[in-house]
Amino acid sequence: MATIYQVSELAGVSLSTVSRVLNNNDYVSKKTKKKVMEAMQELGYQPSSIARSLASSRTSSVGILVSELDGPFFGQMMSAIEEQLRAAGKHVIITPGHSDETKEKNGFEFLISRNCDAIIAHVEAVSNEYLIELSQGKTPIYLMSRYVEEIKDNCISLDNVMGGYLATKTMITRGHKNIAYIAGPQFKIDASDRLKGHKQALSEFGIEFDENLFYIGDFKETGGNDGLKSFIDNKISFTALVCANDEMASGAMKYAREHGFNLPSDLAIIGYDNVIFTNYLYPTLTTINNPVPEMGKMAANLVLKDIYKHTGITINHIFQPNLILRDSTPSLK
Amino acid sequence: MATIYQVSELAGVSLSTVSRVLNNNDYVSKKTKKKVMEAMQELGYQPSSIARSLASSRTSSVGILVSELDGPFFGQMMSAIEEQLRAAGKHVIITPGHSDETKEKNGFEFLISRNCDAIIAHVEAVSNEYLIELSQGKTPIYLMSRYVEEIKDNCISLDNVMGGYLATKTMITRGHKNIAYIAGPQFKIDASDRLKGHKQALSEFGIEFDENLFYIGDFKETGGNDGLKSFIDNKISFTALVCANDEMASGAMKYAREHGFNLPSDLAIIGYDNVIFTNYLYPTLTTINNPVPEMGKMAANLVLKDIYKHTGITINHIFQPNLILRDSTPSLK
DNA sequence: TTGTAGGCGTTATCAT
DNA sequence: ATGATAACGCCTACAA
Repeated sequence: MATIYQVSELAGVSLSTVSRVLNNNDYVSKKTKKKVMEAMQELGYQPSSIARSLASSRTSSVGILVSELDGPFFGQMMSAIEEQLRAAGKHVIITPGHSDETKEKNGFEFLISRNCDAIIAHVEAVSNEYLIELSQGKTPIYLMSRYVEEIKDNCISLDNVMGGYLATKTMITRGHKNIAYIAGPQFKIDASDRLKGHKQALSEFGIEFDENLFYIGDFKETGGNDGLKSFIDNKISFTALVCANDEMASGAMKYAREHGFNLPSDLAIIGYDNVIFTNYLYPTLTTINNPVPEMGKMAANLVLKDIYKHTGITINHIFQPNLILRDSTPSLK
Repeated sequence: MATIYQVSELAGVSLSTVSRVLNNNDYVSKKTKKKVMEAMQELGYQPSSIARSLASSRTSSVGILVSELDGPFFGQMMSAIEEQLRAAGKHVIITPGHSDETKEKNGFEFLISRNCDAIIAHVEAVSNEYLIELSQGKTPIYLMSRYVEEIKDNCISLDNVMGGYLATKTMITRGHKNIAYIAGPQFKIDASDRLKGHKQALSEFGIEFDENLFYIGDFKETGGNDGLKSFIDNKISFTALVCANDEMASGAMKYAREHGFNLPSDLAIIGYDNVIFTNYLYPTLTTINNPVPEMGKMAANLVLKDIYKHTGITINHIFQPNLILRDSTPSLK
């Protein structure tokens, strides 16, 4: 491996000059720059990222902390972040937090110990206080899908209220009035925001919120199953079902079919998140899509701007979901 | 940040001694070791991974090159590898190759330039020759789901012949004799191996391979669609359909339903890969599962053993797929 | 068992 | 615009 020193010898200049061309420093004459470049070429010189890191206390790496390495949501997110960052010559160190407080903290510590220049995190178990305190440290933290007032400039979040509104409005504009709603665990902000949007849509169209058509599920298939079951057992009548995520919608669909419903004609169903399998369900599931890749890209851009001082970058801190219309939501006959 | 130097001062020993306890060197008396540990504790000392790397030319990082950051297969794989490696204090640098020759090569170069101690790669576009040559370099390369004779000790692969055999045998043992087969692109080893297994099962049970019940698809939904269409258009009779992957099976299912088939009673279908949506299809799809997490873990173990000299690790280079029985494959009436 | 000194490949601060 | 030289934080012979 050729070093900067050998390059300097071959080019007949000093170490510092070589370093300068390496870092695009302006104070180098075109002539010398050319000489140096040629020498580098000839030696097949590759700068050592490690030595650079040691000398500059920059690692050109950004840590990514996601709940799971697996799964479409995180997959898309990592993919977008990595792509954007790599185009800028940075690399990503990825580690999972498994939605567990201890593991998320470990993840942060791990990435910090690796001297990442910044951390982009999607965490749900640690408290806001922890995150605020962490932000005082020397490694900058950026948050995905989470809004913390005190560090809002480092947050990229989704407008879940808008999404919830969109889902219910979709049913309303298709003629439905009796709309059941299966919510997610209300301690999760996403879930309560989506519910807020649901209520907003109802009130906008003069429909009263009915506790009997409301169930709090667990964001898993069982939640959709149990929710629908409870509505049916209580003999409540409704023609549409809004689920706060796709898993629950899938569970509800299975339950509905097993109990004599003909889908989608007997019951319109909408999900949320646009996870990949929604397109494989029968009927295909109408759902709300999050602009996950765009968010990932934006997070990367935010880091590029803040940390690596790239210019000409415009930041958008909040993203709007959109409707994906499929077969599961016919108009009321 | 405290340095090794300050620790040595506080503990009243030399730099090297501190370094020794850091690296679990045997030649340190218990007493001094204790003193040093306490000093570290008191200063909240954290070794700098970068300085260590520079001095030892080890980065404690292993590169992972996968086709996509997104997707269940790679998700599971990365997850398993990361978990195993992190437990050993190593970290992973992940980058995608997008199944494109240039991008895969870029990925390798990128990881090599990052001084990874080793690279675990799942690549499909680069040639065997390239991989063999790369293996001559100073960064050890390990291959997932790919077998290259010349560097077989660095390969972890799947027994696709066995999987193909299993799929078809499943149909045969359920009484089917007229079994259609939609294969994957035959230049892909996985695809041709699966086909080989299919033929093996047929011959084992005295069923002749019928060109009319054979179609080469593209591993995507359209392939299943087109394959089934061609069988039907040709008025061939068959009661079972084996697809070389789940996407094609899904495409075939949609086409079948749209053309008057009642599933699963009119046609038994089996897929391959056990991707997540198979469980959401209607009917749920019987398929062949790859032990992806196990493979990932094994790859990590292989690196731990070869590169980081961990002991007591047993390596298994080839993994067997298994059958996931669901609703899409009833017995022939 | 412990200490000394040189080196790993750059960056950064001064001079010049 | 260019060059010396001291960090950066640790490892590793070699010496003691």
